[in-house]
Amino acid sequence: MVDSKHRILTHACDLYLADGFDGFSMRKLARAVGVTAPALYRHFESKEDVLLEVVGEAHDELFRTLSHALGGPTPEDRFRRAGEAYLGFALANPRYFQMIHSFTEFMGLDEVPEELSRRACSVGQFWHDRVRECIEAGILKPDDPEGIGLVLWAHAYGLISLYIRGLLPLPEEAFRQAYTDSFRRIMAGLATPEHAEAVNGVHREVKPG
Amino acid sequence: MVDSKHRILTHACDLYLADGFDGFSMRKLARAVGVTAPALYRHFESKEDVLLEVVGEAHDELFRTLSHALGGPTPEDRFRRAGEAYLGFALANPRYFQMIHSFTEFMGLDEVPEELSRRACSVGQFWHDRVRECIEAGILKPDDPEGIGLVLWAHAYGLISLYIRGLLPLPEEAFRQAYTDSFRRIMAGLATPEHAEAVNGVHREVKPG
DNA sequence: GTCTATAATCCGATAGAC
DNA sequence: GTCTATCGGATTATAGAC
Repeated sequence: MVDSKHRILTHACDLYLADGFDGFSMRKLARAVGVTAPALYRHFESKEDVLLEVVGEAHDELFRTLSHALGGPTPEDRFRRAGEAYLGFALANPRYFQMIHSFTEFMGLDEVPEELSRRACSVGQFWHDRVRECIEAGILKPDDPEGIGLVLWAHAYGLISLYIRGLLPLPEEAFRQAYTDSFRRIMAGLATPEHAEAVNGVHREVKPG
Repeated sequence: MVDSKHRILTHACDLYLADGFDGFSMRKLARAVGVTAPALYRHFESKEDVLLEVVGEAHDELFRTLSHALGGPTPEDRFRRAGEAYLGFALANPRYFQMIHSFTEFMGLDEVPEELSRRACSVGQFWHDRVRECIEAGILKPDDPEGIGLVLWAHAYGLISLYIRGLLPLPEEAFRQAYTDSFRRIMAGLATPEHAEAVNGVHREVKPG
């Protein structure tokens, strides 16, 4: 019976990834699983309940991707890889990326369920950890790790969101470049002088006003 | 007849702002207007059509708010006011803010309608203008205005979005402070040395690792 | 107990009378 | 321009089959 639930959830993730939020229905899900729609309500309280578990799967996938960044040899390397992993996850799984950050809007929730609130906080914590060890290694200026982590998270999330939603009229390769450039511009103010110089040394030609 | 359409649109905005996307239905709208549902289809092709015009109203309201920032006396002042106006709009009209940036997800559109794409670009353009005049005034480093504008827009949008969606467990006053702090941290890397020093001079006490 | 089907209710959208 | 009537599809409570 717990097996049935898992099988349904697998199909639910596939359906959401294929058809998106507005294309997701319990009837379609039932057809995919091979049962009638009401049967699903034996395993899940509601459509919302199913989607909330899909959000959980999305989070799991994100953390799987982020965890690869921890294989880097140095704090700076892990930091850089984390940024790349976040972008890579978003471009590889745009629907999961959207679901993770905007399920409250999608399903009209007034407040975030505790389970998912904790998961969201752990994305923030992951960044705080990367920041903290870069501060300790003298790569980032000594500042509040939570504040720095929030700047970086907000920027990366915002930029990727604008792109995924089609609000930045750029092809993917140009967007990857814009992401890198934008990240570098933020780092110019966060890194220690010696690292900031290295960062600024590679920034591209500009029109001098 | 154009008057009827306007009256329906007014009720549509109220209904969306009150009940959100998932609480918005043509039948509810018809009840609010005082007609039956099919009558609405004389004035709007579909529910999607109605909501697209609501997005237009949201954009109008955003630009009305942003335009107040242009009353500042100096480029720096207009720049600062623009940031505050964007935050103020989002906190005063969170549903409009969400609608403006994520209507594609809401209504399952594959691409952004041209009319709204142009409006989104003009938000970007507004920031580019603020950045350009600050560069010319020697407040921001001479860099690509579009690139700088994108960093600022992405960061502000991302941070506000995370908050509105309940992913940052902070009360509003604490969030306003976090927004200001985060903005200042970004500016540290974008402003010219003299202005950056002024900026860094006010940053709060930190634990030195 | 575990699963399924029927049916009530709501939604978006259309057809056709007035 | 608006109504009545109606279709197809959605969620979900209830009652019945294994």
